[in-house]
Amino acid sequence: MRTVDPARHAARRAQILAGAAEAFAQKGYDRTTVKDICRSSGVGSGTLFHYFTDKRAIFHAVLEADRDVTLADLADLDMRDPLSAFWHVVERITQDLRDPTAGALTLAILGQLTVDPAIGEILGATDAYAQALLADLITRLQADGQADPDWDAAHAAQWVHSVIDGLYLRCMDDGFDADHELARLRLVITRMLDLRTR
Amino acid sequence: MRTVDPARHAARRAQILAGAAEAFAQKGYDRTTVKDICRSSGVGSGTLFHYFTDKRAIFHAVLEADRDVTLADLADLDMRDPLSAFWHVVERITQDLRDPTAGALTLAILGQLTVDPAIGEILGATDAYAQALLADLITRLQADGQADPDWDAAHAAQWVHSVIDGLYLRCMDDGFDADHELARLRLVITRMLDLRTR
DNA sequence: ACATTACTGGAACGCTCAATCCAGGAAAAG
DNA sequence: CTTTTCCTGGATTGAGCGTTCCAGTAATGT
Repeated sequence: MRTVDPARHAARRAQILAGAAEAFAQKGYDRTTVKDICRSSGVGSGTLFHYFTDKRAIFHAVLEADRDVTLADLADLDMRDPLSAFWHVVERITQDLRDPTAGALTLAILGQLTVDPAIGEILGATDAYAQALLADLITRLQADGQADPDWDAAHAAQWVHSVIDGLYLRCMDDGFDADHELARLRLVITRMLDLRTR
Repeated sequence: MRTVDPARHAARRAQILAGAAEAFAQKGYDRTTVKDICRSSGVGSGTLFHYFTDKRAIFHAVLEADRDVTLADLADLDMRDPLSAFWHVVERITQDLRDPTAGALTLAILGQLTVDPAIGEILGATDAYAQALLADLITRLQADGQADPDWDAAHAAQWVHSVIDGLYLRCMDDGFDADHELARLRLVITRMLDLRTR
């Protein structure tokens, strides 16, 4: 009898997912072939379908891996000071802007979102959590007189997200300077919500 | 000898493009089949390939048609008052947010943008023009003391675009209220650029 | 050492799709 | 009315794709 080595299994899986993420980022979901994924992850198609049921499952697994790490990051945040917590959440959400492939992957995801409802559910988990976090923090900032009280907090959180999404669309442009644009983002959000230290 | 009737030709072409736009908006570029386009425009594939060389050419033609009408709209704008002209440009760019299929089409375009450079060139024409227009208007507003002078005008124009793009990503969400969000957009831009009537 | 079973890459299959082909119909010109 | 060319829809084709199959290999337990 031979047992499966979980570490070995997980490593192979991760190897495939890393290659797949790169491939999907380059061409988008539809245009990356299974052959592409095999090439960029260095395995044969037999191996690939030994670890995943089909191409969609690979894509989902890529998203789920990202979701898990993001959720874990957001979960252990110091929430005591609302203003610094707010900026930490923003920082976390915008982190991928510094990675050129991440932006391209975002686009690939968006393209599939309209045709594959399962993707919406995977992303929904992270989005809903981050949104709720932001809304809560904005409410606290408003109560402290550190943010414009006229915004509905949930709506304001949505707008923060929306502005960030706009940046994600631009992050693959030539000459996109992530650090510079992130600094501008802070200014834009500060003015949008009329944030101020008390 | 038989001559070709230009009006007849143009009408057929437009009919196909209208159907194609609808089809592409529903499923994105890759997932809409030529058969889909035939069905939604009511022609056979023979007809289709009589008017267009291939599927890509149809997509390009859809974009070009939109570009032409947008450019024409922007060209005859009253530029005398910079502030009202500025809002007119914004209004024009955001016009499609009220049309649910337009948002979906935008997504389809974005998905292809990374793999088909020709699309970038078609969109670039409109974008560059609108961008230049906005940058010019912002410069004039700054000179008049009606906008934050610390922004680089071109950069500010880019951010206006970026925020609007973020909105385009949200416009297909359930419960998206275009009029309400457009009102918010005006507030956000006003604060972002610190716009004020003198 | 041996048996068992997980793992592996690549050949093969079946299906879908973009694009071509074709044969009949319609519209202009003489 | 005839001729010529355009126009048309659907059958057909050929390529490319996701997936399965298979034969060989390597790792584990006894």
